[in-house]
Amino acid sequence: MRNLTLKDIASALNLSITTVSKALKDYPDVSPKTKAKVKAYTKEVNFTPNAYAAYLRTQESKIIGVIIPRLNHYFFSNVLKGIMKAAEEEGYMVIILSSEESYELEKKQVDRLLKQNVDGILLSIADSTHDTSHIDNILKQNISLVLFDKYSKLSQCSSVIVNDQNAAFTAVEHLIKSGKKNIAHLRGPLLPQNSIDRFLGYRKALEKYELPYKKEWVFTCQDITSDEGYAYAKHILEKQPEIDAIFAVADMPAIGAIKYFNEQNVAIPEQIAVMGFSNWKISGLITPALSTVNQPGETMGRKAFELFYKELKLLKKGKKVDYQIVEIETALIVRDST
Amino acid sequence: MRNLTLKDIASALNLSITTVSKALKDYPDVSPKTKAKVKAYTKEVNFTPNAYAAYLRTQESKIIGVIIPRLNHYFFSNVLKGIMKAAEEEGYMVIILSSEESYELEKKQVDRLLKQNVDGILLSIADSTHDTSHIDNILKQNISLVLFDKYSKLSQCSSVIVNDQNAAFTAVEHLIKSGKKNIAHLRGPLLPQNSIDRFLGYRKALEKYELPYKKEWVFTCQDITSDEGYAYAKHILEKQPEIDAIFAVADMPAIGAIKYFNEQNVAIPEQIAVMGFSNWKISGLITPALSTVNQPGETMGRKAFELFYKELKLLKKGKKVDYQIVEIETALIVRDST
DNA sequence: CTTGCAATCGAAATCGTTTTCGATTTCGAA
DNA sequence: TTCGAAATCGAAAACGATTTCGATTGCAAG
Repeated sequence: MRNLTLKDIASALNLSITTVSKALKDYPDVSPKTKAKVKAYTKEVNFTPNAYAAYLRTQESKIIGVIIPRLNHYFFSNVLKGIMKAAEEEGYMVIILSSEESYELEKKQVDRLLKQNVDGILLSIADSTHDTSHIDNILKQNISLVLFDKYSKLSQCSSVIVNDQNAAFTAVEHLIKSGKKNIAHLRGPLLPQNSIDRFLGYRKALEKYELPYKKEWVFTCQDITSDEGYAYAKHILEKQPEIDAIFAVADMPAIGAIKYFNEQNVAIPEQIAVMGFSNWKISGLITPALSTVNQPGETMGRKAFELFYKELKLLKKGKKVDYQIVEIETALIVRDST
Repeated sequence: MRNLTLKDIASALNLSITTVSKALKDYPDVSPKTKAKVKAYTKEVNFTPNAYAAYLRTQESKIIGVIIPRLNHYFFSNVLKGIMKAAEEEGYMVIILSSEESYELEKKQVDRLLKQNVDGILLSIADSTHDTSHIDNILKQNISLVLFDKYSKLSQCSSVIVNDQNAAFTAVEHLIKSGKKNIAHLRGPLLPQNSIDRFLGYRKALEKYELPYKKEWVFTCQDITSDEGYAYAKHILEKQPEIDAIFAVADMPAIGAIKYFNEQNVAIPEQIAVMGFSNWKISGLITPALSTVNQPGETMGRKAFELFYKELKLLKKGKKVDYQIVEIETALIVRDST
């Protein structure tokens, strides 16, 4: 059972291939009558033009590529949801690839997408990515590119981000206002912009409220896992008991810390408060429920697709596209851990 | 900057398009010398044949479609990971679509994939899917189809599943052996096979150990959320305090129940034990850590792709493919909630 | 009854591969 | 030297759409 083609439709209706094609695309030089006839028939037999053949002429694949650093990650799953919903509305398919936080793999995945001739690429940079030449290559090929969440200040392209510095500032400020004075920070790896920004927000809050910044109160989570949070919590309780609050770069380390404190019957937030970042589903379900910063993934995903789509339309018209950076609002979510 | 084509390569090397194409595909009728020359050059300029043009001749898109019921779902994310890794190894791209547990949307997504001319479809059926004619349509088009996790006993196609009934039996048996006698079940919706099977496993365990089965101890989670678990826990504590253990169809309701019991200072597992199903990441991080059944998503995903790939190769050779059902091993994971 | 113009339609080229099949070359054997 | 088989190569026809541009038709105005 072969798929129908324009030829089949044409001969069934005693028309030429050309006319059928034009009727379906609402060309002005085909009469309303035949248009109606063609449309009725194609709907009846559930025909749509072959996407690959169409690509060959139009050079439009109606497919976009998305590269995320991790697959089973609540936040990125939400971003994907936003992207895919928006893409579906415009008739786009999306191919998802994962860089597994690896710079090498990220380069390879970009290459795969370019070879697939996707119409655009949405990308969230891996933690280990230290140069952006592969990203600039995308732009050179005149393919529209949108970065989301983990972006690069160096690349001349559109991005959808949150204001990590402000969000972190607000989170730490909340800890300070609730009376905490010795606030530790479980930070992320050194390269990614948002891990840097959250750290800077932490420092700014300390500065503003004239609290001391101590290097030994900052711990680096290389992989941003609950295990790291658990281990640092143990270290803090045993070696640095003066610490009375923790601001974690993400929910996972915060949850790991809480798990350890629960095991040791440490009172949260009385003895030590814990603040996360991202508002994963799970953070509201643990005991005590985790205070955190809401990072609206689905909105970010939708916005990222919309930026791509806008750029594509400009590109098609041959107009100059200038990139923009969209900031999505975050919100402090206070629960029981602070 | 246009992409390179066979024509460009051919004229650069003073060969015909044909020869270049054949050299790249290791046809026997091109000399080793020219093969080497072509391969060296194409590697140098990083050329690969245009995928869409190739499709037009070969009718192979090297793309598969995956439909899952939910996007931000730990288990399905893991399955996706397995699928995508395996696909990448064979040079396949994967297009992911979500049915959002809706029968109508599932039908539509199947249609989209067929229109995209994917080489195969991997599908996990939505909870609300009550008939499988859209699935049988896939098979009629001679496209290989593999169901995973949520499958249908009616469809004549390959599937990758776990033995839900046995797994549930083992889980409930463990509750019984730890001394619990009044075991409630938070079951899933009525249609999906695995929700049925887990319920049957629950009943079988009760039967074997001669414990009473009571209809009023079975609660249906329509959406399998933590909220439902929370609400049923409240109901149980207030109205049916004789219940001393809960076996939930999935981790989420179990976690919701634990959250409520924690708030009410109910002793887990002494006063009431809680058992989940699936072994989501989070289940090991809450307090008390949740006992559950491990359901290896990544393995299932990889296996599903491998089944598809095997079928595809048979189809290409024109051989008859007969479908098979692969069962993946589960494991009981005992933590602190039982 | 022309003529001109607008309204419709179609032939054919094109996109970049793959693959069949025929053409050419090579080369050893007679 | 000649012949034929084996080894290499290329021309050309698909694949299924899109789109340019030329052909046809209908119709109103002169």
